[in-house]
Amino acid sequence: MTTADPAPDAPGLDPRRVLVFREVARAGSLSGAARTLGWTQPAVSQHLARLERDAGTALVLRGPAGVTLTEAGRGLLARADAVAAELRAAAGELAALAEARTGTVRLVAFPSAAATLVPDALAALHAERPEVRVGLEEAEPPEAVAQVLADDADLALVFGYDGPPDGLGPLAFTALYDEPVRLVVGPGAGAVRLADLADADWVGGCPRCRGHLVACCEAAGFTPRVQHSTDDYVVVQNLVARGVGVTVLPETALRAYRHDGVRVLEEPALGRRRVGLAYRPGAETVPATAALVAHLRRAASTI
Amino acid sequence: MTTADPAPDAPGLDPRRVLVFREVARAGSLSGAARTLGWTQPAVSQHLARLERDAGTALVLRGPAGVTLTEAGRGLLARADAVAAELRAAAGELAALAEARTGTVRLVAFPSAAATLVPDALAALHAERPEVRVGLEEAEPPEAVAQVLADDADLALVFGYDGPPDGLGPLAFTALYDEPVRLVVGPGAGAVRLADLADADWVGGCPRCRGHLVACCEAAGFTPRVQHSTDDYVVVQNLVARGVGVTVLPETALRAYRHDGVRVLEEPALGRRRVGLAYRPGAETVPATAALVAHLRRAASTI
DNA sequence: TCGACCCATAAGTCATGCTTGGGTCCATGA
DNA sequence: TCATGGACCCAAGCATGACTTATGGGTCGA
Repeated sequence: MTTADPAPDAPGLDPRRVLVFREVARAGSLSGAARTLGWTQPAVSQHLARLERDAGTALVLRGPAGVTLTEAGRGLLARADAVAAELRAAAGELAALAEARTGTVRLVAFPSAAATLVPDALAALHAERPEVRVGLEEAEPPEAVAQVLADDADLALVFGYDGPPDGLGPLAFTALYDEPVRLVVGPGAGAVRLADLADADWVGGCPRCRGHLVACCEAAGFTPRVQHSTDDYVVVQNLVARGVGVTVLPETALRAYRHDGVRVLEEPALGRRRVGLAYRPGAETVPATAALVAHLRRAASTI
Repeated sequence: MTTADPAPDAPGLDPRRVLVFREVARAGSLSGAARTLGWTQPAVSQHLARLERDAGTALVLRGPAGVTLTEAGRGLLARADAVAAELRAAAGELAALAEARTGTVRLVAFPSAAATLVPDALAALHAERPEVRVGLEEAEPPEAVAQVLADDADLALVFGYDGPPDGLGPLAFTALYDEPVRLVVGPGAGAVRLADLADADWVGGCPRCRGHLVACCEAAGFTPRVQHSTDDYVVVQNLVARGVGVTVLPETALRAYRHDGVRVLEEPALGRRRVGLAYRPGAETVPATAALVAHLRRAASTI
């Protein structure tokens, strides 16, 4: 239910004029207000005259030594002060955000990225800008992208195989790094090529990783038997080291943790994994977000 | 101690643009905001672009289906809503004052005027505009004028002899009525002219009334012996009726109360008393004040 | 592939807003 | 007493700013 405007033809008060009136009230004269505004006196006079015309009543009484407020003017001054306070507060908040002195970035990252890259970046960001807060959540790339699309997150740290992930929709993507995918086998295995592992048992990762594995194997002429699945690259290596199966892992996972009992083999047929950030176009210009992106990029370059 | 501006070159947010941004946020798109504002889409786009330039950060992220707010935009929206609420409230208050639906008039009146004129006017005003409040104080003309000059009152009901009162300074004066001053004597007196009362005892009124009496008597060739003084025209007539002395009273005082035991004589030498209103120039345009003035004038015309 | 919707940019025109240069009224001081 | 200065208003000129039209890019859905 919308309340009907009491005056349908009301032009609504021009907020700029209201602030000019506030200066007049504070200075006690039109000339004084003009001086503080850096204007000439007639300019203030015209603004005030039109404001009074819009208001329908006098706001000040002109005297030889300046002006005094009417009842309407006293009431409006209180409102004008509130308006000025809000604008001042808004300007302060915006300045803090613009300088990235403060702000909150909602980051969604895939689980294993949270292992090294994200902690490094967050630590550096916090050291540089202690007031910037980062909300971190873990989600696989498809869910992470969905969260950004739904405006539940600002930044998604995602990966794709041999290129950016798909399903980005209108989101922008910027790569952080690109890494090879390795073949990881047990100590007793003699095979060194993917095609030799048609009869092996496989340990898969997340659904998309498994999909990529299956695609690579089929390109090599067989369909892998995936017996176990886990995201955890420590668990995976323990399984492989004990001969339960073989697997594939990206380079960074192996650099974060390397089990002594596995062999890591180069296998170009497994392609490369591209890790990067997905975000709504323009979000990279938000200062706090830009700061986090910069630190993520720096952390990625040291991997 | 003034706090230094955090950004000395800050242009300060243009409040009009802030309200435009608010419409964008509420509509969810620039085009939608343009429609509700009755503008074209580029107009809104330019306003928002400049506001973002002034703010130093993006406020919305442009998407193919509209815009979504950034953190800065969400913060600014809250402030903008507060600004809009203040402006709306101010407009409502001003409208009520402009229509004289409400308002407060501070009236200072000389004591005997409060007897008939002021009550009549206040009753009529209250019947017509029950929300308009009148603060009534009693004071003799010089004090009443001083109160208006000091902005402690809006309207002074004052009188002067043979013209407006003096000491008005920059105040405006408008006459309400003009009345003769009568000679009031006891029942036994045979004299009918002022000059015959050189040896009588006199009852005086307020200081200025006494001054006028003395001036008239001196013009008639004698200095009156003023033995008693009271403002109250009932008391005065009682004193005169009992032969304590003679006095002068304005016509309205005699119409408000007439003691049977006094004789009232016309005496042109006593001049006339002019009753009117003193006010700061422009104050008569304030709607509530204008309404009171109109009712005072109407009440005066029926005297 | 087309059309509908979103947005940005460029250029033009018109209105607004500020300035300059008058003028009046009051107060103050020589 | 008159002159000065400070307050305000009014009228006119002019430049800035704001809104318009016109155009182009982009995404989504039919």
